Amino acid sequence: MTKAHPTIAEVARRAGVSPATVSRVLNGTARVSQEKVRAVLQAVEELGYAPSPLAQGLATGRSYAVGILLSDFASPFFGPILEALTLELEATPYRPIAVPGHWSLVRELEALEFLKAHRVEALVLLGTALDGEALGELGIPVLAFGQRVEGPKAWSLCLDNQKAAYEATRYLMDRGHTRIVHVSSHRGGMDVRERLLGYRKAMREAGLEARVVYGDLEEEGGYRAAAEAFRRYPDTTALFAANDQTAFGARLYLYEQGLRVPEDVSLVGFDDIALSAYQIPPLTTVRQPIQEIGIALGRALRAVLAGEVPTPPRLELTLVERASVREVGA
Amino acid sequence: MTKAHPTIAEVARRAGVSPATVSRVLNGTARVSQEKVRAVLQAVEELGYAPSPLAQGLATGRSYAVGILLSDFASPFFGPILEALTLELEATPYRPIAVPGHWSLVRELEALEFLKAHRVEALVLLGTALDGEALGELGIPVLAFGQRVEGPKAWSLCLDNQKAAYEATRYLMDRGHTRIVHVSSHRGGMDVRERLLGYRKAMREAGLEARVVYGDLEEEGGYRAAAEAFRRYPDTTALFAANDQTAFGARLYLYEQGLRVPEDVSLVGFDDIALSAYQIPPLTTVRQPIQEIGIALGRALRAVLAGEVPTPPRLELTLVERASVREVGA
DNA sequence: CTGTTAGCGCGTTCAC
DNA sequence: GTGAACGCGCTAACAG
Repeated sequence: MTKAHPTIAEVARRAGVSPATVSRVLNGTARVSQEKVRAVLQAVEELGYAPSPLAQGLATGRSYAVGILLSDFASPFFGPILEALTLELEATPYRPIAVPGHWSLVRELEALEFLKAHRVEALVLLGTALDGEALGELGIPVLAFGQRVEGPKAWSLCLDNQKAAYEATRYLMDRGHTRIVHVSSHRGGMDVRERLLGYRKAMREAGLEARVVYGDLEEEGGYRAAAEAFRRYPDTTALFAANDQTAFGARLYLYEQGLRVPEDVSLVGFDDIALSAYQIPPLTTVRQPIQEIGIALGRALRAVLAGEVPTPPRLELTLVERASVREVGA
Repeated sequence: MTKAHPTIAEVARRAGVSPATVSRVLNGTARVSQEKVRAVLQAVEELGYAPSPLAQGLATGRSYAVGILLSDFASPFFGPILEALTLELEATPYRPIAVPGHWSLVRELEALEFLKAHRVEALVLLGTALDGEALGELGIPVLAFGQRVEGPKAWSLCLDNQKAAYEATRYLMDRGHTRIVHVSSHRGGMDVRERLLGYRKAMREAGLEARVVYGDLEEEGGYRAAAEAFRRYPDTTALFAANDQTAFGARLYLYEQGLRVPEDVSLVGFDDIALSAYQIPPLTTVRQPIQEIGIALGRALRAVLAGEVPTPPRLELTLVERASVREVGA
């Protein structure tokens, strides 16, 4: 077995040049004669040399690392965004370091410390609870999805959740529903609250009673919230969930109660995660363009790191009609 | 705004000691007088000093980083394992660097290069296609789930997929099913093939015809495979899918065809991902103890890094009966 | 074009 | 106990 990690000095010796020249060849920092280039390349090949990012980082002061702070690797919403973002970054010199905050502020702060220590050159926030205080003095660009960040080097990608929620609620009302429960959550960020606002606005405008229960943005909470909803409002005909996972949980509750979807109760979700199209019945939901979001974040990241101002992408939240809503007699 | 990253020298100056002493205090490398300890700690506090992992790594030759190579951040199976593993590592000095291989061998090899360059001290493989060749000369411990790795520092966590698949097939047969299709996949690793083997064995022993179609371990492939299954074997009464996502896809196909689950067709999955319990009807499936797997990998990682031999955890694949299988007249 | 020199920020000898 | 000096692997500035 060859030595684990040959150094630039060994390559230089083998190629009969100086370490600096090896560096120049590898980085294209300056012109080097044909023969030496060849010699270096050959030595690199033979030794299986790969420069140490650690040493490079130390020497240049650059890390080419970008930090990505997300709630949870297990999330069917943020996971795919992270996936798309990672893919988008692949063609760049930048490498993502993803750290989960596990839905806890202290963990998020720890994760932030970790990323800071690793000298990430930019930070992407995916649905965290971090606010300006912790981020203000960071000195690096901060991008965010689903939450607003402020500052000179800040950029956030926010879709109009309130409008989308308003329209989803209207969609139900247009199909004759009047007793509509919204399953919101205290967890989550601004976007969840905006959905609640959109729902309230639609209900208020229609002169209808707002019925709100709270889950935790996961299936289990959706189940419990649905139970509470029907305990408090037995005559409910439609459920509008703050996200799809919540809708799935509610769906199971309805199933267990013998309530059919959509015959007895209509159901609308939010996010359109991969599995929503495969629910029974396929879930009508507000689609967040997950892949496009990841790509947009990746592009914005590149722009910001190049010192440019990212152009805001045209991303819309749109209701995708599937089969979980039915028209009721008015 | 304070300077972005104070160095150990600045701390030393402020505390009126030498950099070496600061290092000693922070690492507990040697005894230091009370007062200097206090002075150093205070200076650290005031400056908000945090040692640079880069510099530390360079100086010590250690990175405290462990590489985690997984197929895809968006996977509802590997995502949660990664989450549990990350959580388990939190109390250790080691930090995970997760890199997706995007189901492609070249990408996996690139990812491997990346991790190698970053001097990870160990590697965890989560369902990759990497084989011994690429890993042999790595010189660091390699742990794997769902695939076998060889070598002195290798450790793999393999559950008995063949047995579990055998039993799942038997389970269907015990309920009167004889025309059982297995939806396998050419994608994926050894575990998927073992499930196929288990299915075949059960069918052969019962003198039944093996009916195998292939998906891609995701919903879409499951849908198409189910379509193919019923085209080729119209009288099929039960589907055993190689993983839950495949089962979801198949489920949608059945729904669209007006075939009820479980009244017309029984369905069994594999993995028991979070959403399986929330399917309609709740999916009967072979449970992989996802969280325990993540934890076991984390523990094994710690053991290996401490130079110990990990004790193989007692993890079993067990069929969880829910509501997607029914008894048919024999 | 190319080799030599000087750090990047830290841990670690080795003397004091 | 403690500080000065050296080296980790690499790039950048400076001479030639």
